[in-house]
Amino acid sequence: MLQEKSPAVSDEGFTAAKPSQCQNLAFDPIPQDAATAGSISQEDAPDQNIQNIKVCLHEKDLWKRFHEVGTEMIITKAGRRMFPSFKIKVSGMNPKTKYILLIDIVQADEHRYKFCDNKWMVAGKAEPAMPGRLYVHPDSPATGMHWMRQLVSFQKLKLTNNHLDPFGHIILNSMHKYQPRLHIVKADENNGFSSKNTAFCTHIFHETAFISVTSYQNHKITQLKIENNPFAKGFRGSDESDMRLSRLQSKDYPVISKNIVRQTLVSAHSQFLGKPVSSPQCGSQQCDISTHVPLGALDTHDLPFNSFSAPRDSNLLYHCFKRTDGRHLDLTCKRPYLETSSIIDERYCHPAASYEQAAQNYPNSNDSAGSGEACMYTAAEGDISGSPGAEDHPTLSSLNCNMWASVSPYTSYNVQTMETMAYSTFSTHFSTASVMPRLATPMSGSRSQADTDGHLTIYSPPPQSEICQRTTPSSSPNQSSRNRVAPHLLYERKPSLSYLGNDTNHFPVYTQSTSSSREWSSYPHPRVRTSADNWIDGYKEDK
DNA sequence: TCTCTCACGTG
DNA sequence: GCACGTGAGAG
Repeated sequence: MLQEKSPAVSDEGFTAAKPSQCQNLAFDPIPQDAATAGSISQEDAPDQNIQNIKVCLHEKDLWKRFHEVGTEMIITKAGRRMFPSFKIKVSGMNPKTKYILLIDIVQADEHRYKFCDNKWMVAGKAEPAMPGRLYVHPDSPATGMHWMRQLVSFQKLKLTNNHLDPFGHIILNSMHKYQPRLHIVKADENNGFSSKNTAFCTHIFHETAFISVTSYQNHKITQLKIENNPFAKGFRGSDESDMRLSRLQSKDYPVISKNIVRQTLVSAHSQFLGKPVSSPQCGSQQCDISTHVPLGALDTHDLPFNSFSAPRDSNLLYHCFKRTDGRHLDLTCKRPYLETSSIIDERYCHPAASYEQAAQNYPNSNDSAGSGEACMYTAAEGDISGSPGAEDHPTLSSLNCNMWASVSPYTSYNVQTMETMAYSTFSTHFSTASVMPRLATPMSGSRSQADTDGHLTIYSPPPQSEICQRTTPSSSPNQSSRNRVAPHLLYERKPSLSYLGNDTNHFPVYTQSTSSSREWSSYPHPRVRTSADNWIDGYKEDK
């Protein structure tokens, strides 16, 4: 279902393939017209190719406010929803074509972090990536018309730190930085995305990057969550009779006026930024496209700093929490994250890494699928399709949306091992190879576009056959309903230490080759610097 | 740093 | 009334 009606979301989004932006990129290994070259069916007019799909992040303003502070997401054993939740407005789809929308969350870098001295600092090397899981939107597959009709919400996506999570939640490591990615995949004739030449594109919104935590480290994040998350309303102060206020007062905790706190924060930020604090452009629940800055000027110094810029509710009180670790004591911002200079480029690399296949011993259960919970698949070693037991477990190549809902979670699929297969971060979930081998296998090349707002789009130029692909009779609404994928459908890939790293100037992309061999090449990738890159004071600098 | 329980709120 | 989501805070 498409949750929550969009309150007049602007149609202006971020284009996946704006030629003008394309030309701005430092690289372009693929001919400009590669994606649209060749014959194009009437169903897939040029402006309806997958690379022309526009995706607009909903509540971008809210995301930015978190981002500027340094977004933290709680992860729990039982699974915790993200807030802000990932919601998008899509346009540019072919109304009749079926698409699958899914999210994966990849490590943003190879670091482990700690919150020290009121700022995030690198604390060492990252743990091996958790078993990669995908969150497929429960409406998938659905027609472009369906997706474009209203907001697409991924709010039920849950994050967990339980390596043996049986619910299909996305598994993350605490104190690591992650980047959610949206993937839009054209469903094939079987409502899956495993067939040859499946077209897809990936959208990355840098403001959705976050550091996973088991408890909030930055009090500013806590306050932002309390102020904006309806479920946390119980923690909003209202008046002197506030229960928590009383509780705190009874414990001799100081109570500080929210306005005072805000003034302090604004003052601190203004001071460090050396520029006036501007009010938010609007209390926008809509797509925020007002912050475009020239490519190459994405340094956070140039981004509007609008968090804490204006009291939203002057009646509220901030509580000054007494914490033994001191995390909540310092209400002023000693040094704004925006000021920091560490740069984490959106250059993808993927060091070959093995990891413990923690999910090997998952209990076999149908509960998830049966109850509408997430469904996931574990990758195992072996051949993709010719394995014993293939009759029990549908082969990956035949895996499609029709089956997702009925396949038991933790079914062990035989896939090509990651150790023998290089793949890009971008294709982790695809390479997630385990479930979308065709997408991970050689394509005619992937391209990426970074718009002026740090929204990165990666897409696969659809091969000729894909461009000419036609929707089949099975794409009728009825069929679509019948083939509905299980809610929270998830896949699990054989994990790897994949991250949006900063160690290389190259962007691994699959190149065309034979259908059986996999290889990737590196291409220079534009440096895209966003405010998130500045959360962390340079490790080296602080050392 | 994490887990668990709690009170409070949403829907 | 109930299931569920939230951050707080003790341990």
